[in-house]
Amino acid sequence: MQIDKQSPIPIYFQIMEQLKTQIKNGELKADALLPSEREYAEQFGISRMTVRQALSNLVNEGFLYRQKGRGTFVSKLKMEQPLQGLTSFTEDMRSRGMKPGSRLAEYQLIQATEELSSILGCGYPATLHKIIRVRLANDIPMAIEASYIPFDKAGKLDTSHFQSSMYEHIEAYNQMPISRAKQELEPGAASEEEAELLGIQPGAPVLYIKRTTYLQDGTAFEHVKSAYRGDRYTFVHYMDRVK
Amino acid sequence: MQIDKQSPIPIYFQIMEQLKTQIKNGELKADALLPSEREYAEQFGISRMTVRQALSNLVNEGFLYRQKGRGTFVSKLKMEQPLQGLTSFTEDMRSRGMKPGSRLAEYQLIQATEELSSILGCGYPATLHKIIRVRLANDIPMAIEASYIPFDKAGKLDTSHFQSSMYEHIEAYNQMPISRAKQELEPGAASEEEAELLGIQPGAPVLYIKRTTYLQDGTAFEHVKSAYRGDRYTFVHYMDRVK
DNA sequence: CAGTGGTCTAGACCACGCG
DNA sequence: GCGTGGTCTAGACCACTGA
Repeated sequence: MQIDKQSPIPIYFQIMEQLKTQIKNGELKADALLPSEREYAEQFGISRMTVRQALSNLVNEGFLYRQKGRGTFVSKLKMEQPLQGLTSFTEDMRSRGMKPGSRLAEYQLIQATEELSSILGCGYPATLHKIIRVRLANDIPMAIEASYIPFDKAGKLDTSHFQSSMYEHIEAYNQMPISRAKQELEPGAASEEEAELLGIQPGAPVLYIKRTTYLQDGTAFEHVKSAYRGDRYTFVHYMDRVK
Repeated sequence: MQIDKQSPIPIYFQIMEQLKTQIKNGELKADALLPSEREYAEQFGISRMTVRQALSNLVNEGFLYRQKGRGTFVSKLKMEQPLQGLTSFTEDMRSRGMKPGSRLAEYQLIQATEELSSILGCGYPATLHKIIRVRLANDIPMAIEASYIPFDKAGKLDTSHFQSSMYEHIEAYNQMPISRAKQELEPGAASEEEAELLGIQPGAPVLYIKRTTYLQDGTAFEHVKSAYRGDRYTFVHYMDRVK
């Protein structure tokens, strides 16, 4: 393990990456005691505070844990990479080893309803993109998705945007990263129309998911209502204790 | 706003608490520009690094956001306090303004099945507590819950534990905080037995939730399988982008 | 240009765990 | 008593923003 002090990449970041790699490789085993912060500092010829910045971030991300007076240890992170954390449908399916796809069912510009403008915190009336897509996994319908995006958060959209990463476009357009989303999940039974689009029996279990996604300043930029088929989809996520 | 340098409470923590209060009160409005880190440091007569520790934590928790070269701002956290973050059924219901309750349906010590010992990462064979409860909200059945807890993570349990906070007991018994949980959610249709216990029609929508909860060192200490009635329960959560 | 956050230094004292 | 992480200091240079 070594660092490059001349590199433009911050030192604490170099340390984080190397430790993460060693943990995933198994070079650093669960419950292993790491060298102390002072040892790392001396070994790399850097300040202890810089070492702490690296280790603290890894503690926050769940790779390490600390015990006062004892030391810093490696967590058993049996649970596979929490690479979740606000993913798009595309990313979600890829992480499940499936080929994501999409079929545009409807696109138009609409005036926000009162409900939508309240959820999105945009003016009323406001113009929204309305995008309805059938989402595919390995070419089989997995979900129906209706997205509403304020025009002033995305600008003009065309079919090319619906294929590529919408989230990257949004981040670039607003010059601000996406920070978090609120989701509501509810079980239901497929309506005639949903059953038709999803290729399942009417009345079969479906999972309704409503999502509102926010930029770093707390502004909402999309609201999505979707229906996932229950026979093929399980929603998986991780939660942290307190804050 | 002021701090007490003599207090045993860390300075960065005092600053965090006061800023959070001001944000919740509305004294600090959304998008407001905070004083710079150097101003705070001078005002309080402390080091800039200490101010940074306070502000960085608040950024991680979503109260503030920073922009290079511009300053630190208050987030619009319209979405009510993400006081979720790994809650027990009891905490969950209280936050929804409902009176939580519980009816013990079954309790025994069992030998771990292969599936459970693999999920829990405990030896095989191992002794587990098996606890089945009907969970009530305002005295109406809301969910059926089957918990499996390794004996060596909880010691002996009796009915008093089933009433009070199990999580506090676990944290004390293991001398280590709970850190996170993995959950899997799936829609379904109520079986005859589930319908009976929940007081709904067979075939009505239910939400199946499987949870595995971990201590800070990454050890699993409980696995819970539950079935929530779909007509009264919506699962709400927040997700952060990347890591 | 001056001001901001991002990174980093080389120290310091404390409370805690353990032998 | 000694080593650990937790907190804190008083500086420093950088890249970035905006006037």
